[in-house]
Amino acid sequence: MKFKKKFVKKIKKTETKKTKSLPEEKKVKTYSLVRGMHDILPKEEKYWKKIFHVAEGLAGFFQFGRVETPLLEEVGLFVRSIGKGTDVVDKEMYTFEDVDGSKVCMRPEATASIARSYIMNGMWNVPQPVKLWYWGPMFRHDRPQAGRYREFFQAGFETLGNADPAADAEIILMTYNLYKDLGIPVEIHINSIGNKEERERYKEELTNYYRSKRGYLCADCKARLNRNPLRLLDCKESDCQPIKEEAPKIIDWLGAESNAHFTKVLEYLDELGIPYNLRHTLVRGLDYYNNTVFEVYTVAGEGGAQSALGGGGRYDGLIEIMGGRATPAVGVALGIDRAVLAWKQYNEQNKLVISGPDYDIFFAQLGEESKRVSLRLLDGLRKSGLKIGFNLGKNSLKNQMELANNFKVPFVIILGQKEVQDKTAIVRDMESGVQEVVDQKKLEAVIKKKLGKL
RNA sequence: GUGGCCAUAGUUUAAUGGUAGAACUGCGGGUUGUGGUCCCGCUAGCGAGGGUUCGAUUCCCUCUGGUCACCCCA
Repeated sequence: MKFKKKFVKKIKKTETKKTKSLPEEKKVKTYSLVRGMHDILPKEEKYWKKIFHVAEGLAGFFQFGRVETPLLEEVGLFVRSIGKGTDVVDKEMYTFEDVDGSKVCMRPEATASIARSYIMNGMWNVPQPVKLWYWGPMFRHDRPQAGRYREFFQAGFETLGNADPAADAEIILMTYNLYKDLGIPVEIHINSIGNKEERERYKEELTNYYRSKRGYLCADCKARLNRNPLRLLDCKESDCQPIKEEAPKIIDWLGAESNAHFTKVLEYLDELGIPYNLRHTLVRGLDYYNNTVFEVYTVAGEGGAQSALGGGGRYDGLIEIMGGRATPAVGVALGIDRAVLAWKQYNEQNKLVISGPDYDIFFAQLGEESKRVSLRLLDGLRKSGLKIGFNLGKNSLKNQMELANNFKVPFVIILGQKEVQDKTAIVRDMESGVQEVVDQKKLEAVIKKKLGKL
C-alpha cells in the first residue's frame, strides 16, 4: 500500500514535469470512472472481509456449497427467468454482441445462473435439496446513487429441491443472522404472493378496485394500472395512500395451500424469535417469485431509498420454466455494497470502531548491513502468526519509530549494525520505553510472551 | 430513463472577471541508533470542451461525474 502510493506519486510527478517543460505539449489525459463503477480501496477492505467471512461461516454451518457462475451469460437466460416487462431486463441489462455475433450480457443477478447451472449439471441427481451460495459482482445499467452502482456485489443463498416452509425459514434465518452478526440493525418485511393463478385473480381484483378510483390517482399510478398493477402498492404519493390502505390485500386471495405454507413460515420465524413486519404491499419485481417474498431493510442511517439491503423468496416455477424438472426453490440475494454502507453509517452514528491496532509489532531496521538481513528475519517470522509492520524503504530510525507510533503497536523490534553482529535484536516496549536485548532465535517466543500470545 | 442540487490539492475547504490561500494527510528536515508534542520546508488543485470578454476558476451552454427524489431494485 505504502509502496503503491509512492509509485503512483512518482509517475504523476514525472508526467507533470514533462508537460511543464514542454509548454505547447497537450495535457496528459486523466481518466475518470465509467459511470456507476467504483473502486473498493484497502481502507474499505476490513468491512468487505468481515462480511464475506460471516457469509462464508453461515454457508458452512447450513451446508451451502459455493458456486461461481460466469459474469457473461446468454441474454435469453435472464429474459426467460426474470421476465420481459421487468425493468431489470428491459432497461438495465448490459447486453452486447460477442465477437462471434451471439448476444450475451453481463449478469444482472445470479439466481437465473444458479438455476441454469442446476439443470446443466444434472444436480437433481444428487441428494436433495441442493444448497448453493455465491458472492460476486452483478451489473445493472441503472441511474447511480449512493449505495446503488452499476457494478455491485451480491451474495446469495439458494436452496433447490425443498418445498418445505422450513427451507424458507432457514433462508430468512441466515439473512437475519448475517446482519445480526455484523451488528447492523435490520428488519425483515415479509409477504406471500401465492401461486400464479391466485396472483392473476388478485391482479384482476386490484385492477378493478383501482379503476373505480381512477380519477383520484397520481399520474404514475395511472400508468402502473395498465403496465404493472402490482406496483400500485409501492406508490409513495401521499394522495394515493388512502386508496392504497383500502386496496384488496393479496393475502386474502390465497388458496388453502398457499395460506398453509405462509402460516408455517411465520410460525418458524416466531419460534426463531426473528422479528418481522407483515407487509401486504410487498411484491417483488422479478417474475419468478411465488408464495413467500421478503426484503431486509436497515434501520440505521437516514433511511433513504437505498435502505433495502437484500431480498428474496420462493421461486418454485423457475427451474421448470428454464427447461428442467419441476423443482421447488427458495433463495435470497444480499447487496454487499449496501451492507457496507449501512454498517459504516451505523458505526459512525454510534461512534464504533471496528478495528484494533493494524499490527502486533513493528520491525525497524537501521543501516545497510541490517537492512540486508531484515527481509530474511521477517520471513523467518512469517509463520509465527504475528502481524508485523515494517517499511524497508525508510532508512532513519526516527521515521520508523514514527510509523510504529502511528500503527499504535505495543512493541518494536529494532535491528541495528550492532545487533546484526551479535545476532540479537532490541525489543522496545512503546508504552514504558523499556528496551531489552534478545537473542534472534528467541525473538518469536519473547514477543509472543509479551503479547500474551503464548 | 425523468427531474432538482453540486463539482477548487489525496481529504475538508477559502477567496476572486486579471490563473488561487488554508487545514489535515503525504514526503523531507530540526546534525545521520529511537516515537507520541512542537517548529520549518517540499509536493499537490480550479472535472472536460465550447461561448461571452482585452482577459474566465469565477458568467452562459454542452458534456462528464457525483448526489437526491422518481422509476426500479441490491
